Formats: sequence, C-alpha cells, structure tokens
Amino acid sequence: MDYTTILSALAEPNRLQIVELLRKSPLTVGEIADHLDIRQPQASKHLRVLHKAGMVEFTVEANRRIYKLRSEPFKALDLWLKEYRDIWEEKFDNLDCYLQDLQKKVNKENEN
Amino acid sequence: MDYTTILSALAEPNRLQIVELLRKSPLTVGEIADHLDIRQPQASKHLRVLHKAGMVEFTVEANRRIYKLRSEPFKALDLWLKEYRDIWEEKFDNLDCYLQDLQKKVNKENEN
DNA sequence: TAAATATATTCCTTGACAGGAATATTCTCC
DNA sequence: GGAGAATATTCCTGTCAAGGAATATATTTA
Repeated sequence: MDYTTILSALAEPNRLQIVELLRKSPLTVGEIADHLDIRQPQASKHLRVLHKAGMVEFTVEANRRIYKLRSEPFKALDLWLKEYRDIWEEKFDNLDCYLQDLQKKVNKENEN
Repeated sequence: MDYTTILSALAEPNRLQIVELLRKSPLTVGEIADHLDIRQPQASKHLRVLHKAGMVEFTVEANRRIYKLRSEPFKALDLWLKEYRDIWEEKFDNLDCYLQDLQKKVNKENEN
C-alpha cells in the first residue's frame, strides 16, 4: 500500500469527513450517510475506497456493518511526515534531544 | 487553505516525488523535470499546483526559478495527524504522560 | 538586436472519478 | 416463505485533471 493511495483516499472531501467522523467512534453505513447528508450508495462507495486503501475495517453485526478506522495508514503517514520535520524544526537543543530519546525508549518498552 | 487542497496536491505521484526531491534540496524546474523524467511543461504545471496549495515557494535567479518546500502545510498535516494518534497510542502510562507534559512545556518556552 | 535558454501558458484529448438512479444481495422478523 | 431493512453493486453521465504539443514570456549572451 503506497502513500498516494492513502493520500488520494483522503483527498476527497466526503471521505475526509468520514474519517473525521470515525475518529470519534465507529459507525454504520447509514449513520455515516446521515451525518454527511449523502445517499447510502455514495457512502458505501466512499467506504469501499477507504477500505481498499486500508484505512477502515468493519465488523458485521446482523445486516449492518460497523466501520472503524485502522491505525496502520495513520502510522505510515506519521512516519512519512517525520522525514519532513527538520524542515521546520531546525533547532534541537540538548534538553529536547534528551527528552526525545527518553520518549523513544519508553515507547519501545511498551511494545513488549 | 484546507486539508483537501494539500492532500490532493500530494496525491498525484509526480507531485509527491517532487516534494520528496525538494526535501533534500531546492531545485530549478529543469532539474526537477530531469529527475522525474517528465517534460518541462508538466513540471511547471505540477509546481503551479503545489504552489497554489502553499506547499512550495521559489526565488527568481536570473531566468531560472529555484523552488523549495514551505513548512506550513507540513505543520498543518502534522497537527491534523496528531488528533489521530490516540487511535494507535491507546495506552498512556504515567511516565508517558509526565514526559509529554514536560515536552509541551519545553516547546512552549522555545516559542518565546 | 538576434539567438539561445529557462519557464509558463494555452489548447486539445483522453481517462478517471464522483454522483444519481435503479437494482442486487443479505439479513431479520413476522 | 414473504416483507422490510441495511448495504453493495451496476450503469450512466458529467466534470475535472493530467499529459502532449505548440506557443508565449522573460532573461542572458554573443
């Protein structure tokens, strides 16, 4: 899954809004369509694009599907964006470095 | 400048590559066209889109234009992405919280 | 001033994609 | 099993964006 897939999935206004909605809580297709004031088929189609991009997943609940965000693409975007941080964070003083290293260690320990 | 503008600017493969290139160093239009193996007019057009999205700026140097990245849209994306961090960083232990608060204080002091 | 270089712009064509409408599929409940 | 609800899919149409080719604009150099 490459970046342009994720980015073009997010570039469509309705899909971006869907993602914003799902950030707060998982939702069914109908609920999403209601919130965005779009018709159900469009909601389904947008969700399909998001799903193919790996950005959402769903659980089947009777004849409804409950969609929620997946973390991986956001992690990927974050990783990509990290590479650009030194464009605007040119200044690293000692305390900053110390805290960042310490933070990394803590995160690493939490993975186990 | 809203997010979808930035995202659709980045969603095009050639433009994403241009951004990746400019991350390393500023470049002229011709150099960009060479690197991406595209024709000069397409490079100009893509740069125009990136410029309208506020992602690049240029300095005029004789009859050449030297393009470089602007930091603002990346800051904006980073800010947007921050809102999604708790999707995958669900676990906050005490040490984590302590360090994050401390980090915020440090950043705030650096702004002055 | 003429030629050459670097870049931007315009026009045209083609392909992708979003929305509308209708329909198919799947499940629940009576 | 039939009706209704929730969701997915298909077909159609219009719009928009990217690439190609040609041209315009600006700047340097001879």
